[in-house]
Amino acid sequence: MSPRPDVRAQRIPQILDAALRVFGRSGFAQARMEDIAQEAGVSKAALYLYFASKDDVIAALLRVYFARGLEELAALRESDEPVRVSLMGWSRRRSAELRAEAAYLSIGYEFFAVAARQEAVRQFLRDVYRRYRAELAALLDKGARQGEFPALRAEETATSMIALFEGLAMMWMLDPAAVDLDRTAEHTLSVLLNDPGVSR
Amino acid sequence: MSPRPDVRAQRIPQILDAALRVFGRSGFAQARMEDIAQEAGVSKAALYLYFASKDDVIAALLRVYFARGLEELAALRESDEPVRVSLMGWSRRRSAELRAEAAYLSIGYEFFAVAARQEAVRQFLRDVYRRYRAELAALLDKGARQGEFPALRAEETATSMIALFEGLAMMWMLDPAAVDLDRTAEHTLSVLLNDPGVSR
Amino acid sequence: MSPRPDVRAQRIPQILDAALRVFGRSGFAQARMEDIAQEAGVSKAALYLYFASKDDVIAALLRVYFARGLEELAALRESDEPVRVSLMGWSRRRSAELRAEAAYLSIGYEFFAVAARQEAVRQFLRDVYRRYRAELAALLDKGARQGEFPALRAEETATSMIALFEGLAMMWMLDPAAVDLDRTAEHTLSVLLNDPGVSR
Amino acid sequence: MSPRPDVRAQRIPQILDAALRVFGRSGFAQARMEDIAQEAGVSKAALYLYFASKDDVIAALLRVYFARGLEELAALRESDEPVRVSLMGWSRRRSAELRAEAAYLSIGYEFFAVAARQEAVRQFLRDVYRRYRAELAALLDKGARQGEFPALRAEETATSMIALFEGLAMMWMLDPAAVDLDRTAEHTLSVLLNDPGVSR
DNA sequence: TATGAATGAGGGTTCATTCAT
DNA sequence: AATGAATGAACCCTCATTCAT
Repeated sequence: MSPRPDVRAQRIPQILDAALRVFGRSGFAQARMEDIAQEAGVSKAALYLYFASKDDVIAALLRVYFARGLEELAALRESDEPVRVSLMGWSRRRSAELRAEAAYLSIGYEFFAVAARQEAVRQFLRDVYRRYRAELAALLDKGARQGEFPALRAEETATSMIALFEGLAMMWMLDPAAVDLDRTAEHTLSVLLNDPGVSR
Repeated sequence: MSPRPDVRAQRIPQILDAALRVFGRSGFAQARMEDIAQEAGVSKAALYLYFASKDDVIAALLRVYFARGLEELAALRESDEPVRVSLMGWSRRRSAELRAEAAYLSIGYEFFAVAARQEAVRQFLRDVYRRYRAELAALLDKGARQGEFPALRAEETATSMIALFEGLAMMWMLDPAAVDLDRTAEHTLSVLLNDPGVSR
Repeated sequence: MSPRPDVRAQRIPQILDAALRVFGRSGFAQARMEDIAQEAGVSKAALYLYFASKDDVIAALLRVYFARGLEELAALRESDEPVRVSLMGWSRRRSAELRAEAAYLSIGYEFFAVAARQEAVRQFLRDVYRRYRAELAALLDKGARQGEFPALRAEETATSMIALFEGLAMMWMLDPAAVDLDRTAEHTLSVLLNDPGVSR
Repeated sequence: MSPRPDVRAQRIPQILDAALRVFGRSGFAQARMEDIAQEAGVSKAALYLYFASKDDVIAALLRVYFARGLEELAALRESDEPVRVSLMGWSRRRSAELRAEAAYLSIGYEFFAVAARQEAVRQFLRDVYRRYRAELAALLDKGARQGEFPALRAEETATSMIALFEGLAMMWMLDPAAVDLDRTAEHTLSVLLNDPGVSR
C-alpha cells in the first residue's frame, strides 16, 4: 500500500550479495567498503544506512553463508527413498554446489579462521554444525532402523561424514585435478555405512 | 652489508615464532608489524632486515607452518610395526599436536583462505598435500601387501583419510566438548581400513 | 510552494529551541542536524524547509541568543525608582537568569569564539554591546543628574559594568561554589557607583 | 651524549605552536590535522607520534594556553614597589599581551565553551583561576597591610578584578575602537582599590 | 646490526545536504 | 508540508615501509 516499496528488504540482500562477491575476490581485509558499494551499485554511504560497520556486514554474511544446506538435509528425513539413496543424492548435490560456488570458498575459510580466534563466531558455527550433525544422525538412525545398513554410532558417524565432506572440499579446492569429489565422497560414504565392525 | 649468517639464523626463527603467536592471536590482517616486532623483542625496522615485507613474513611462515608431519609419515614406511599400528599412533600424535597448537589453528584457515584466492599459495599447498597423500598411499600399499587389510584404492583412501583428519580438526576446533578427536579419528580410520567392499 | 506563514511561525521557534538545547549539550560542531531534528520532533529534511543550512540555524540562533536583556534595560530608564535600585534589581535578575540558563552558557562562548574569527559575527555582537552600553550609560547619566551618585564617565563605567558582569558569569560558570554571583556583582556595582575619585 | 638531540622535546612545542596558529585561524572543529601538520612543517602522521588524537592536541594546548601570566603575578608579591604600582604595570602588560595575541583570542573562548560542557575541562580552568585569584588576593592583602589602600575583602575584590579583565578583553575584542583597554582597566582598578565603603 | 623518527597512501566512517515521492 | 533514502565530500587515524644515524 505504501507508495515506496520496502527498500530495506531489497537493499540488504543486494548488499550482502555484493559483499559475497567482493569478499570472495579480495578477502575480508583487502576488500574495501567502496568496492562493496560499487559492486552493489550504491554509494559507500548507503552501506552505512543498512550496516553499522564493515564488521557488521561480515557478521551478517556469516549468518547467510552457513544457512544453506540444512533445510535440505532435514527434508530428506521425510523422504520415502532409501536413506542410502538420499545420502548419495545429497552428496552429489553438495559437490555440485561446491563447484558452482567455488569462488566464495575462501570466505568460508576466513570464517573458520575468525571462529578460531573469536568465541562469539565460534559459538555460532558450533551451533550450525551441531544442528547439522543432529540432522544427519537422525537420518542415519532412520536408515539403520529400516535395516538398510548395520546399526552404527550415529552421532560419531555423522561427525565423520561432515568432517569428510569439509576436508574433501579443502582437498578439492587445492587440487581439483587430483581429487574426484563425487567419486571419493560417495565411495567413502558407502564404506562408512557398511562398516560391520562398528556394531561390535 | 647484510647480517652475518649466525645472526640471521638466530633472528629469522625468532621473528617467525613471534609472528606465529601474533598471527594466531590477531590474524594476518589485524596483526601489525609493530606487534610482531614487540613479540620478537626487536625493533620494527629490524624486521625489515630479515624480511622484505609483511607478505614476506607470511610467505615464510607458510613454508614453516605446513612442513611438519611429513617426515614423520615418511619414517613410518621404514618401521617394522604393522601399518595399522603405525597409523593409529600417527593419528594419536596428530591429535595431540592439534590440541597443543590450538592457538595457531586460525593461521591454517587463513592460509586456506588465501590459497583459495591466490594461485601461488594454492600451488604450494597443493604440493604439500600431494606429497602427503603419496606418502600415506605408499604406507597403505605396504599394509595391503603385508596382508594386514584387504587391497584398497590407496590414493583415494589416502585422500579420504587426510580429508577426514582436516575435517575433524575443524569440527573439534568449533566444538571440542562434542567431538572426541582420538576416538572418532581412530574409529573412522579403522573402518576405512577394513572395508571389504573396497576390494571389489 | 513555501510553508504557510502560520506553520513557519510555529516551526521556526520550535527548531531554534531544539537547536538551543542540542548546541548547549554538544556544541556547534558536534551537534548534528539529525540531533536537532530529533529534538525538534521533525525530520532532518524538514529543517531545510526552514533553514538553508546548519550555519543558517546558528546565525538565526545568534540573533535570538543575544536579544534578551536589552529591552529590560531600556525600560529602566522610564522607571521612577532610584537608578541605584534599578541597577541592583537588574543585576539580581541577570544573575537569576544566568543560573536558570546555565545549560546554554557554552553557546555564548562559542559565539564569542566565532566572533573573534569572523568579522560579520563580530560586527553583530559589536552592535549588540554598543546598544547595551549606550542604554546603560544613559541610565547612569540619569542617576548622576538625579544626584544619586557623583558624576562619572558614564560610557566608561558602563563598559566596566558590562565587562564585570560578563567576567563574573565566566568565573561563576567555572566555580559556582567559590563565586557568589549576587554578592560580588552588587558589591562591585556599588563601588563603581560611589567612586569619588571618578568625579575628578 | 646521545647523537640525536631529544627530538621529542623539540617537536611538541613546535606542534603546539602550529596548533595555536591554526586553531586561532579556523577554530577547533574546522581545523584539520593536515593543516596543523603543514603549519608545523611535519607530516600528518608525525603528529600522531606525539599526540594520540586531535583532542589530545587540544588538551595539551589547554594546559599551555592558560599557564601564562600566573608566574608574573606571583613575582609581584616579592617586589618592593607599591602594590598599586605593581598592579598598574601588570594591567598594562596584560593589555599589551592581549593586543599582541589577539589572533589567538578565539581559542580562549572555545575553551570556555568546552569548559561549560565538560566537567574535566571546567575543573582544570577552575583550578587555574583559583590560583589566579589567590595570588591576586595575596597581593591585595599586602597592599592593604602596607597602608596603600583601605582594607578590603581581598578574595572578592580579586574575583572582581579578574572578571573585569576577562570581560574587558571580550569587549575590546568586539569593539577595539570603542574600548580603551588600558584606560578603562586602570581606571576601574583604581576605583576598586580606593573604595572606602568596602571597609565598612 | 640496529633503531627511533618520519611519512605516503589509504580506508572506514560521518554528516550536511539533496531528491523523489 | 513532509520525509525516508541516498550521496559526495571530508577527515581522522592507521600502518607498512623507509631513512638517518
